[in-house]
Amino acid sequence: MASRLILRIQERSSRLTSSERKIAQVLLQNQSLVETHTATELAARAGVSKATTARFFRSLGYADFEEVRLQAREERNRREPYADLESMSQPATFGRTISDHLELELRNLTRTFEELRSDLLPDIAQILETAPRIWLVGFGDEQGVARLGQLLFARLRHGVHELSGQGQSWANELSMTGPRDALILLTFEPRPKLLRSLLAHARTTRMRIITLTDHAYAAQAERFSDVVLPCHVASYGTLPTHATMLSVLRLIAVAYLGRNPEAVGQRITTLAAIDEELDLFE
Amino acid sequence: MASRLILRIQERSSRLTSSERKIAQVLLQNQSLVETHTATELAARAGVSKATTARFFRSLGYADFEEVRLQAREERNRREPYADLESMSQPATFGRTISDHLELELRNLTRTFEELRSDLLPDIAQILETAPRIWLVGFGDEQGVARLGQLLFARLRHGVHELSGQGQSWANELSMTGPRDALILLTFEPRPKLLRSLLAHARTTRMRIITLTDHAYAAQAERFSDVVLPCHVASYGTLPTHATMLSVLRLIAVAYLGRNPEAVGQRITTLAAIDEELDLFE
DNA sequence: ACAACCATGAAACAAGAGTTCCAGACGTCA
DNA sequence: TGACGTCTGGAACTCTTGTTTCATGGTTGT
Repeated sequence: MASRLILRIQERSSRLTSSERKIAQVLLQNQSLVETHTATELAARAGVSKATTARFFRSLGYADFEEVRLQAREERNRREPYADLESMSQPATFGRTISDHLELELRNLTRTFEELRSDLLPDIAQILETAPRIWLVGFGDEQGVARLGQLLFARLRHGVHELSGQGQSWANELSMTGPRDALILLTFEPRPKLLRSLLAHARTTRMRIITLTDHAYAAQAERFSDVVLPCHVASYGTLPTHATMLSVLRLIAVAYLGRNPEAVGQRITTLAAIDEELDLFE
Repeated sequence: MASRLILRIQERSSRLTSSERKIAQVLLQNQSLVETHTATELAARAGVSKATTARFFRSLGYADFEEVRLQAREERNRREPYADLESMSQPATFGRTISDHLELELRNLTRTFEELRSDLLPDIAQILETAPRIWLVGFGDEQGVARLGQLLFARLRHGVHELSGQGQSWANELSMTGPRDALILLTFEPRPKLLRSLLAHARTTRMRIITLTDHAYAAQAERFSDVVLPCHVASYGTLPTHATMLSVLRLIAVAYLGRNPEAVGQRITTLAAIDEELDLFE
């Protein structure tokens, strides 16, 4: 870190007095110490007096301790970016169910986004930007999507919560909501009765409501929502598909990101730093 | 860096005054500044008075500027000496528009399913049919997908659980697993260290492991998995996309459904009856 | 339009940093 | 032993830092 300083110390290492050697040892042991700590603190660490420390740096040729610190800082100001790549592989065989399934998903996605009013995205981004908090709520399968959405949006900004009614104590969570908060409602059929009261509460709290739902419910949703994003969810019968809803959710996130690239970038690197600090990942 | 400080700033970023914003900008731009520079210098860089700077830090909840610096230092000492690259590697391109996003999702889906070995589906269905229990596990964002998968597969058969390590008591959940149980592992980067031990446990328990992951990890996953389904997850940089993984999950469900139509149909009507009895839905 | 409030910088102030001075400790050499 | 030189820490001192006070200008709300 402070290479020049280190070099100077090594250069004189044979001629150092015992106290000076103590100081040198502290510095060599942790080379960035000189950037972050005061001379007084260094003295304390080395177990010598401030006076000796001052003399030490002067004897190395610096006019000042200030000069030492400035030099160290200057050295630090060097960086370099880096890039990454993407991979490819080979195609393989088809299967009846696979192509059916794929076709279904593709059609749902395509229709959904084709019909999506792109002018809504800025509005949504605006709501999400100005919201003190963001709440995601979903019932049944959509609760899973809500969870995923919470994780996704938490990357973008602080104050993103899942409204899950943990332990049936909705009141507990609802008490934390406030005006201008954004409520992202994810709902397909069937809908619990609870939803009505929940929405009534949200309205009186003056939350902004963004609803992702199927076309059948869209008209109804318009009545209580600030924005409605209808999703195509055709699904040959029994098993619902949530890929489209999830994708719409991501689109919103991307729109938000597009409008706040620097802030989000900051947040993401910060979160990464914390992860690293916690050392949970490989 | 000074993650905690940065987080606090971001948290309050919407409520900052103009001068405070200047200071915030300086700090966000170079996150290590606070370790190496004095508050006076920061004030000068931001073009505001020392007084405002002092107030700024206090308003963030710190008692002192000293406290700020100490915290930053402490964080630094926790971290690897090399970790302070702190590169401001801003993502160059975003999928900003709807069509970009759609194209991305379509391509991911298409490639994934084109490359999918359709002969694996019967194997998977077989595993799921014969498994005493089915466990889904995912970390980070994938935990949300796991949740969704649990809800999805619970429609198909009994004994579908999410392995979530609720309250850190993995042992509690793992104690319920047994031989021939199916473990559906959902994993993109980054992967927690815990995963290794978890897999080791699963192996010795003789669970069947079905892994949904990205291509980079697929080869590695082959070593411990009975089946690996690689997903394309290209995502212009910052925000991951889980639509594809979710879709693959649904495909598995569909495959299962295709082989056991009557049993599943039976189950679904039963569940509907229970819902009706509980009278939770509209 | 007025009052109340807030944000802000200049200046006064207190605290702490770094330097210098000085006296004592230690070792060396005659 | 005594004289000398060097190394060292304590204390005085100076300079800088960070905080607080106060006056000013701008905004909000009624």
